[in-house]
Amino acid sequence: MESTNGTATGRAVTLRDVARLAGVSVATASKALNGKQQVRAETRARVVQAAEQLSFSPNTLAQGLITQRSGTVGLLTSDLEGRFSIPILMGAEDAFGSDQTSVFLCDARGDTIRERHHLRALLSRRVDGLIVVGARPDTRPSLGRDLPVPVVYAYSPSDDPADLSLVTDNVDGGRLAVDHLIRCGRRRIAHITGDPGYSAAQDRARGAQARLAEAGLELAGGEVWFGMWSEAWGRGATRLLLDRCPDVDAIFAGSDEIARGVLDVLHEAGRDVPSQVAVIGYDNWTILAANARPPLTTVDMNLEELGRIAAQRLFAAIGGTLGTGVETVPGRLITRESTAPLG
Amino acid sequence: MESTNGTATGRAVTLRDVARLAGVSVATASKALNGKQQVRAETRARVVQAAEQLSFSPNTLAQGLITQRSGTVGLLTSDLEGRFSIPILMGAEDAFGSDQTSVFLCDARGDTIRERHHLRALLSRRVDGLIVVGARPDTRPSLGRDLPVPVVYAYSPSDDPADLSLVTDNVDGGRLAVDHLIRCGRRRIAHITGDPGYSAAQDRARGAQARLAEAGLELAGGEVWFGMWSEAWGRGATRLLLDRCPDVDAIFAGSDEIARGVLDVLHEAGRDVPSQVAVIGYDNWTILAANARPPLTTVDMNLEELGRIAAQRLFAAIGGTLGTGVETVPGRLITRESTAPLG
DNA sequence: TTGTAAGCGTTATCAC
DNA sequence: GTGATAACGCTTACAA
Repeated sequence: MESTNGTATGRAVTLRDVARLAGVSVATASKALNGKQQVRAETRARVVQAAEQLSFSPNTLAQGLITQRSGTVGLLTSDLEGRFSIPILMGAEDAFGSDQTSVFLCDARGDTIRERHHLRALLSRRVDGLIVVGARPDTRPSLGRDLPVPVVYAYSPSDDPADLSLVTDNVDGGRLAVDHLIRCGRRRIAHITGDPGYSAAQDRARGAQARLAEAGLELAGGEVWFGMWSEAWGRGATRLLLDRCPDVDAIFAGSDEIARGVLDVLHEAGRDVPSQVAVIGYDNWTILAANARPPLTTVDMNLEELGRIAAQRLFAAIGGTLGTGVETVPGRLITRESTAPLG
Repeated sequence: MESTNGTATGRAVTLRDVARLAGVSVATASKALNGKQQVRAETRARVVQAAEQLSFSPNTLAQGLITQRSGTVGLLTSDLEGRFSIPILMGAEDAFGSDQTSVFLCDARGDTIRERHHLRALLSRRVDGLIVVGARPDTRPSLGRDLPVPVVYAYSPSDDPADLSLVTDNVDGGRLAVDHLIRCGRRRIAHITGDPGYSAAQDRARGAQARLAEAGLELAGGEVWFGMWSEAWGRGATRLLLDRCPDVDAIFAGSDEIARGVLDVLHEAGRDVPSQVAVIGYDNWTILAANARPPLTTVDMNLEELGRIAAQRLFAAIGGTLGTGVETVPGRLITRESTAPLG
């Protein structure tokens, strides 16, 4: 008996109800519904029919109690707000969805206390595994080695090499960007990027410079322009750059935000993009990249894919053995109109 | 016994282990740990000590089996990608976190089939309640009246008035924006907004016009400029507007995206913001609003608050009775530098 | 104050 | 093929 506005008043329907209605024992009912072979077709039909009639849905908690597997995993994020966590979450949720696994979402908000608290709760709920999604691509403290379930770290690698971590390949991403610019015939390529305290900034710059070196080129402006992850920095750096190096013909920005600032100033300075200066961003943050003038070529980190892989690794580890070390997920180039072959 | 990389090999520690170590029965151990009165202080201490030594954490699944309450809720979103869902999610997760309730995250990706599938799974896991988070502020189909648990609809209201829905107050939001502009001394106020097929666009426009009427004013340009939710539309509409109505002194944009386009064209046209034209956006999408030139005054929908309220309503409904109808959450004005008193 | 026993809803192991 | 019966880990009368 249930009230109309969804507040349950009576017992939920159980396997016993189904068995009774079908005129069999609970044991038989269970076998019938679980597709075991040891049950007559006609009996099975009767049970299935009864189950449907009562719209029976098995109590997963009870099942988990027996199988010692809850069919759930915990997604422990340190910063839901951060735009990087979301696609990873989506990828993981998606991958698990097709595996009958449900996902607990926990946001620690960057607070270690809260993280420990959520961890306790998740273990108490007997999750079969954990994915720890970081907010920054830098190393984070491990949850520890003595957890009863496998853990995969995504985006922020664990500081314990015995853990399994999945990260984006920023070195290759930087290389990808510069490679594209070189193929477009650009020779005077500058790199404006964010906070040098981020490994992402360092790695992308490293990849970029490696590719330049292969082509026998030097950075336009002589050095990497480190600063902040903001449009304002993109604008400021570009002004300085145009001043010091007026013949620059391509700019690799360390993020789409920075790239927006770069475009803005180039526009003001009357430099046409891409015919005079090509611009490439990083992140493929659609709202910024696709709406830019002109739409921005950029590097996509494949975060959703990263989340999906994290889920797969975890799934494989449940009951099996987990790998260790840092696994790297390559990004991909998204070409739009802010880059083009030189004239 | 557990391996070093987190793959559980042995049984998890159970209350029996604790009881044995403490030299009492499971019943006593249970009472001791749950703070029941009927246990000697010294015994309790022994049990607690044993539990800690084994780092025992009670199996929530087993507890749920008895109490008929899983301590979990389902968060059913139709579009995780959408930026509106995220803050709602965060608010809800936060509110539940302090209530010992864990949250299942399910993304239906706008697919009804997938939604039914997730719904089944969640009910099977005996969630105590559901929050359905929509991607658009328009009405969505109800999950139905005969669910065994209470449901709260957030952002997208249910089409069944017997359900409880929480939505943002777009009419009031539009009023808020125009009120601010009027207080800044503006008289020739235009409204450029998005797709007229969105109730959000209609409602905001309605609120804006109501406030204008109270002040005895008409819309600059004579009508609402409906179009698309994009920067490009913001740019295009502003060009037309400047053409038709060159003396406009304020523009209310239906979204921050549109506002960015508006600012861009005003800048090109040499109109100073805010001294000549004030601009106000909607959504408080920080990446766009805070980085604009100048930083954008905008209306924040208080989505996180909406999520928090949804959680509270659901929590109150679990075991109790759920309200019905549509409850409205007011937004708030965020003032930055794109608006200022005239002269 | 403590322990025994029943039971939550399911599955697995046996007899029948 | 089918049905008792015993788990799974925990709580809670009720008995000691």
